[in-house]
Amino acid sequence: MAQTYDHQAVEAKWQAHWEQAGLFQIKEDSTTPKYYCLEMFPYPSGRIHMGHVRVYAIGDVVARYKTMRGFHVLHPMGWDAFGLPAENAAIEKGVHPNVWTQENVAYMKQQLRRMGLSYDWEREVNTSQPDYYRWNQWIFLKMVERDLAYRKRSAVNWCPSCETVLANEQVLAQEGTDGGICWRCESVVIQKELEQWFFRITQYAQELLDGCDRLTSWPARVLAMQRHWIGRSEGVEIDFPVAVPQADLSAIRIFTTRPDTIHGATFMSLAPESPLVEQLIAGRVEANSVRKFVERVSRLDKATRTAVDREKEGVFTGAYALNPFTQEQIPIWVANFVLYEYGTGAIMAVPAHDQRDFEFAQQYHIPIRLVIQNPDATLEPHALEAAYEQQAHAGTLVNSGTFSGLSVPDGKRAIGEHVETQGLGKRTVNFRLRDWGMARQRYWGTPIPMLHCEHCGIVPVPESQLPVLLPEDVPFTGKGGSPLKESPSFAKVTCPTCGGTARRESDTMDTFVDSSWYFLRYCSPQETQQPVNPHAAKHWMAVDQYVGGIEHAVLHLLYARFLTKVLRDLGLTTVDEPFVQLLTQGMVTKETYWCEDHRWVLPSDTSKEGGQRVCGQCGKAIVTGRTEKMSKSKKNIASPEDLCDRYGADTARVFSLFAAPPEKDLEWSDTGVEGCYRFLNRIWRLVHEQLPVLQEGSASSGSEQTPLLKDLQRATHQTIQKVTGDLDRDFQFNTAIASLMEFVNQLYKLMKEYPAKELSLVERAGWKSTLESLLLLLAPFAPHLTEELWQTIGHSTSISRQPWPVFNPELVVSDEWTIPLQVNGKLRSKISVPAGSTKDHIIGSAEKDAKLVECMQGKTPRKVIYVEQKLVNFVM
RNA sequence: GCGAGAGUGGCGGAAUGGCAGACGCGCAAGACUUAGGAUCUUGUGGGUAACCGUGGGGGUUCAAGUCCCCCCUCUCGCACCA
Repeated sequence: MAQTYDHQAVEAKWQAHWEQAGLFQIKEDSTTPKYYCLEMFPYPSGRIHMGHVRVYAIGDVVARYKTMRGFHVLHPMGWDAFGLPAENAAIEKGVHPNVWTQENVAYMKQQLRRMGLSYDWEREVNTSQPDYYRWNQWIFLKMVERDLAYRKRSAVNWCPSCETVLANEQVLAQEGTDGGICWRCESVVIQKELEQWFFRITQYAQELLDGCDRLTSWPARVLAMQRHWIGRSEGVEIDFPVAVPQADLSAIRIFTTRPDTIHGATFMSLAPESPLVEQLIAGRVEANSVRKFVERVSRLDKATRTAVDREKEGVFTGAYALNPFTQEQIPIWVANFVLYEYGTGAIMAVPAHDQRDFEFAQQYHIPIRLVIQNPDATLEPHALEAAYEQQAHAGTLVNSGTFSGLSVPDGKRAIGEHVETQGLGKRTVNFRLRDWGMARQRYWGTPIPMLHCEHCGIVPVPESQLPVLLPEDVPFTGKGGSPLKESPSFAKVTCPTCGGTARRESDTMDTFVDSSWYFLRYCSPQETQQPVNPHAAKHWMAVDQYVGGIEHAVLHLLYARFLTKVLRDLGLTTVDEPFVQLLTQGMVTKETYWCEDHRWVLPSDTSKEGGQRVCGQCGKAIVTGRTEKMSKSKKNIASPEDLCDRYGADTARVFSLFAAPPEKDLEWSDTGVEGCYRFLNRIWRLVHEQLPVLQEGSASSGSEQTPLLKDLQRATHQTIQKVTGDLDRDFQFNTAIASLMEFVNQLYKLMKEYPAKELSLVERAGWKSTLESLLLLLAPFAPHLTEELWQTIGHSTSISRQPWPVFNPELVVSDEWTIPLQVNGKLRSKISVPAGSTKDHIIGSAEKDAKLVECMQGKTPRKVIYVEQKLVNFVM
């Protein structure tokens, strides 16, 4: 018999077999419950990496497990195939993006096949193909009809390297750089004033926020990030009359969450971009200095300007407003920290109770007036060192006219009401969430189906003319904007309304649009009348388990929730939320090696000399660097292909599930992989060594019970209980596999203890059912090996279609209980008693235990604690 | 600063308030071998011991890694949002 199993031959055999049998093709079925298991689909970059191995291994175990538990499981796969790398490849290598993408898809598909994943490939989607992206266009037109897609001119994020606009969510904060950086290429993002297409996600802000409360099976931190990103705050908008009213400007509207502090508003601040600034300064002596300030501030990118530690700066406009509550004249300033996009772009400044206003007032010597007194420690109005911002404790309004004496919450309510009844403004809600700038000035994406007509303005492409295909005749130069502008066949069209000359919109859609509804397309991938067939969506939606990376906490996962609600309102689906349960898996990391002469080095370029790792080139000592996310530049990559060649897909799957709980980072370890390979080989040998035993068994030879049978049954049923529990409770794959390892270790012991020659027929049958259970429990994790061994022991149907084993609680318990004995909570001894012993019997036996007698030194315990089947504690 | 999470052997990691360290890696010894980096067996938190051990300090409890209070460190996310 071979020492190790031929994983290459076994895996290839079963992959071919499954495919031929169409084993994983799934149809709607009303006789069993449905389950929709989905992993985030990959971008076809060229090859799969260990992160893919991990996420798809997780999803596949879930899908296979649920299938064995009796669900009919939708488990599809596809390609997030639009995106910049394809266009960059075209510029660098002269390959058309479509060719490059399709080649990558073909290669990666073959790599995924090698992992033995149970996908229904009949449902494959590819977002870069017209049969998919035409529905992006269809959805866009519907959104235009409903005013959910619109154009506006505004300051937008611009990535100079990608040469395109980015949504706010796609600009990441970066330590060390002043500006935000592009989520894709990490270039510093700048601000540009442009007219752009937007999706009105803000219309759904409240619903997106409320939905978070119902997503109880999402990780708390993802929900926290979404809630924060949406950023709801309740407050009041109030008009502050301009002291000297102008024809076109009689009042300035502000937004505040602290109306209770309005009597302390001693000045106002406007955002530098606010058009009110020009109106206020026209003809004043201050005009020049204000314009200079505004120009200087707006030259800075937003991230720099709004860095929290940045000095508060401003300039006086020369104009005054009236505080509507005190009727005082207060100066109107322009301040660098006021954001034009948030609220009304203007604030009332209350230096005593807002730290920013406080710093600003100190710098420019503006009066600070205390209007909230701290009841616990009286504040001296002239000795404030910082703003008093506390709201939670019972602050009291002072210096606030008739409102003095109210608590902060009461003051908020009363002043809010007063504002409304007096017609000074209204109570309102503000969100931090901004509309989604979703146009990209690039080629490899969905063309936005709109036209610019000389006479009619912006005109939608009629639905009957969809899809608007991406033209082939475009040059990829890498210079000067979108290649679509350069395509003669694409740009010039006839206006469907007036028949005149029109220009096609040359922007394409953000690829996040593609991935915001692909999970719906999987329900009816062949549907030709609409993005998704509503009946199919009703059957399959929502996704019961979604698996993917945490990096999408506020990008993809927010956009997908938004678009699901839009499609719901279009009548295509009935669900409010697309993903019921979410698992965000951790990164795959690995040790790094650093040589002072050769920088980061590959592990294979090092050798070990007497316990010290040295550089293969220069022989100098290697410094073991941080364990980091696998990356080419750090040279700490492990290749899935090598892994499959050397150890097989089953080993890759088992290791990536065993080495860490799914949501935590997984540190790659070559020796750990070997450990998992050993484990699978032990199973292979176990089954083959017991094969002669299995062939002669007879289950029908009576109800005879032997010590071996009891041991086999107990081990089996305990393991079924443990593995099932671990999978049902939060997918604890690592402990599930650990208990399978324990099981195998026990079976090896029993195999040695009870030689094959001496086994009775019933015992042989016991071995058979034990090994069957082992294979069934392992099948979702190591599908190829278990399929092969399932056949070896005489089955002709696929193990992946067998029902999951059920444990019998009676067979889990053992004949004996081992009871730890404690004295004052410290372990002193252990005794064995027959299972089912009474409390009195156990305590009686414990009192006779030699070690315990010694510890008690003849004294009588004050108290004896007995925990059923668990322990006895003698309190002295 | 705000929010989320984490701190347990040499390492990855286990523990419904009830035997801390399951399982794996590594290491050590032995067996089988011409040989093994294959396989099998045994051992492996620290300490000679009494005992001590889950980031630190308090507390609740017969019993605390687990619950409560205070503090420290690290990771991630957001960051002048009025």
